[in-house]
Amino acid sequence: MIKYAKESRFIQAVDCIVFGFDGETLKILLIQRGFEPEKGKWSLMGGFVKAGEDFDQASNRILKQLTGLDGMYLEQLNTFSHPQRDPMERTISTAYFALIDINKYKIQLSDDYHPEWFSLKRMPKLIFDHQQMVELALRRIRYKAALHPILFELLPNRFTIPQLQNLYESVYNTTIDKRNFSKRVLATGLLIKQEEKDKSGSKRGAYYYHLNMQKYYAKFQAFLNFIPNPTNLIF
Amino acid sequence: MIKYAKESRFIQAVDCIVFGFDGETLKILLIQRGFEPEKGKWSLMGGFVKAGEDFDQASNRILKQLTGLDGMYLEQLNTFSHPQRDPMERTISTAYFALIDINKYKIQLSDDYHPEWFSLKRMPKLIFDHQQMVELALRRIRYKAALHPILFELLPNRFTIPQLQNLYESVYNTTIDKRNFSKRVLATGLLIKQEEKDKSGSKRGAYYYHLNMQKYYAKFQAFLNFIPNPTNLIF
DNA sequence: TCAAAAGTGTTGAAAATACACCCATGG
DNA sequence: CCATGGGTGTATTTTCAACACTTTTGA
Repeated sequence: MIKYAKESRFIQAVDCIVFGFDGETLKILLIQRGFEPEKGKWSLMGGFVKAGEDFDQASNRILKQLTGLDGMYLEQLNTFSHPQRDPMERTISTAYFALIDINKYKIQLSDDYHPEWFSLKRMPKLIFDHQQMVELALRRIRYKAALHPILFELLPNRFTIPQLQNLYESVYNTTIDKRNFSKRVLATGLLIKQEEKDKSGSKRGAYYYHLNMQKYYAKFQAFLNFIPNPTNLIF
Repeated sequence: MIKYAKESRFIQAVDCIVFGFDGETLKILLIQRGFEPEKGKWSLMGGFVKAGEDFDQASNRILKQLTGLDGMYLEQLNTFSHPQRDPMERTISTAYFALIDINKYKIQLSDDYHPEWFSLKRMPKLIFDHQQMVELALRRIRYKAALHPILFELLPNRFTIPQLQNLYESVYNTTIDKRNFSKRVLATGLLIKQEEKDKSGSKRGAYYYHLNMQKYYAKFQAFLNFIPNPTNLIF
């Protein structure tokens, strides 16, 4: 077979920013890199792309391997191509961000590299340009979540409105009036009220809701104003 | 130097969707591919990434080479990685979209491959997955332009409000009430009225405006509602 | 003088915001 | 019985959408 004989060839990696929410703050999952260079340093979840797979497959494979989870929300973010971003050998990295229900995640017994959740404010230094990737992912998630209901991906199947509000407040590092917030989210028609209450957060208890999946898919692409004054969001 | 000896290596291309506006419809610039496979078929402007350059440099280099233009608006769109997207040899392609003032573009005398502008409705079949790239670029440009003033990149330094409205109407394939449109754009404070009029479009003539560049940069990231009912836009 | 495009204001509806009180209950 | 967090309604402001007539001037 004839090939593009003269062209350069590059190693291709994918790196995933995995977000989770513990009820208090937004967190990301990091691992200690298992090989040189920078072995033992904190890193995003990543790996090399293999010959026969596309990048979506590669990122799913790597996430499955490192978190044990399948089918999470996963979206391509950006491709980072600085020639010296990896000092060992030029490596192109395509970053993805993932949103998971932190409760579904269990430490994989087989993991040698000790993945850990870090809240964004107390993150260790990351290798290479991974810090940049995290910052871009954060901006993207803020941008997108202001207009589309992606943050539900971070919550368990049933959740309360105060939990949801905590999530939005911690993603945008702001506070929202609870009356206006609940009006806003209920107006979308995306939520179905359950009979049961979550009594863990208060004596009175807060009603559980779950997503109306049909409306969720139908409305996903519509612009929803989830955030008051969505200004200064950077794409 | 030690390297990642066992990993696969891939050819990396960049492909650029170049948008222009001729006053009537939104157009994209295509070339006839100069080498096998698919030699002579219509293609996006693309090329292979070289060993020492990052992708922004590569796309700028390729656009300079094919259009003669420097410093145009250029934004990374997505990386396409299907293993068989190029039948010759697996090639990863990172797509960029570019917005240029169509008047600044002159056919490069040195071009062997006859770039041509095509309106979106009368586009030829494109090679590989380039059609998909164009569709994604269109969705992205619609999404972004609904919230940020990127479409000014498609206009000459001075332009009239009817021209601007035509541009928005053709990007969104819709019509907008001209009273509401001019209120909307003037309310941004982004436009400075000139004394002179453009008499080419009408007997009465329409005032020229130009961008207040300071406000343009300051407000670029703010959410501006340029489009009524920005619903069904897909990111 | 008239056809063709440019320019401009008002009004009603809808959406967003600000804001305060009562409820339920476990300790 | 009271402290804590949950739940709800209203009045005001702001924004958006609908809509029609006058101006200019080259042909």
